[in-house]
Amino acid sequence: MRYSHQRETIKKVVYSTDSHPTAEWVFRKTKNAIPKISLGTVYRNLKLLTEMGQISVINNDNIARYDWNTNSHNHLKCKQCDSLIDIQLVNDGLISKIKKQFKFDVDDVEITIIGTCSKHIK
Amino acid sequence: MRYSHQRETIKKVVYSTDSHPTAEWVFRKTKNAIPKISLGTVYRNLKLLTEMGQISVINNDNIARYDWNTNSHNHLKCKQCDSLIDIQLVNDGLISKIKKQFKFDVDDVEITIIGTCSKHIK
DNA sequence: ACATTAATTAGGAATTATTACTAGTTAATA
DNA sequence: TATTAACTAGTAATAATTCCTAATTAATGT
Repeated sequence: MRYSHQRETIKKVVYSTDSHPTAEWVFRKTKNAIPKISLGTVYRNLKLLTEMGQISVINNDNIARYDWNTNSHNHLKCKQCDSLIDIQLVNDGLISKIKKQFKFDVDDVEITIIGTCSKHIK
Repeated sequence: MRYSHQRETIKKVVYSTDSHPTAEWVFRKTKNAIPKISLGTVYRNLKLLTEMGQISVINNDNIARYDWNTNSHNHLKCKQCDSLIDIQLVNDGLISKIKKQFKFDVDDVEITIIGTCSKHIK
């Protein structure tokens, strides 16, 4: 894998936020540094960075969102403001329980809690 | 809401399988009964049936899959054969724990366990 | 430093899943 | 049975993403 200025910049943009940005958002931000960058380049590099394990992707409701946090973790998703908040729910106990109970070899546990975040509860 | 032969047939098709079919699959199956049905009709009615709570939709990796089971439940997703298997993991304890711990008003808990199902483990 | 070359890019076309539009059809009702 | 509002088929449009290609660029050897 050859060095590329575009890819490094895209990676920095993803690492710059906790907001779990979309490809479109990363594209707009990266444009500030590299005005001529194309959307295809952003998509290709987000995919490459994901494959290299340098970022992760959350594929929830038909739109990919990217995350610098590659440790397995879970999300609270607020219906009101569409924000994603990182949480940690899964432990080894759950995984080994699933392995035993369903004879299923677990790679990852994706949990998204959908509801209303504290901002909107009075 | 007026009766429609198309909608009833689509509903029966979804209820006929545990395979969590895609819109495309439902379209092909429904065509056997109603050859002139259009894909748009299938999409519109799958959406209506979902809104009426008669079926549910699983929005995992950028392709919607439908389910006659409208009770809250979770899935094992096999990487090898792309099958989805229903399981029950969430209990009221988890939901109230999340409510307290994160001050988050929970509507639904989406859990997908990704891995390899028993068919492929020797 | 310069030439070579294979990876990478920009820009646009193509693809895929899904939704929107419209003229014609049909279920419900009076 | 006539009326009418909901529904459908067929097609166009949209949105997210991937693919394609000629031009550019990072790495390597000379």
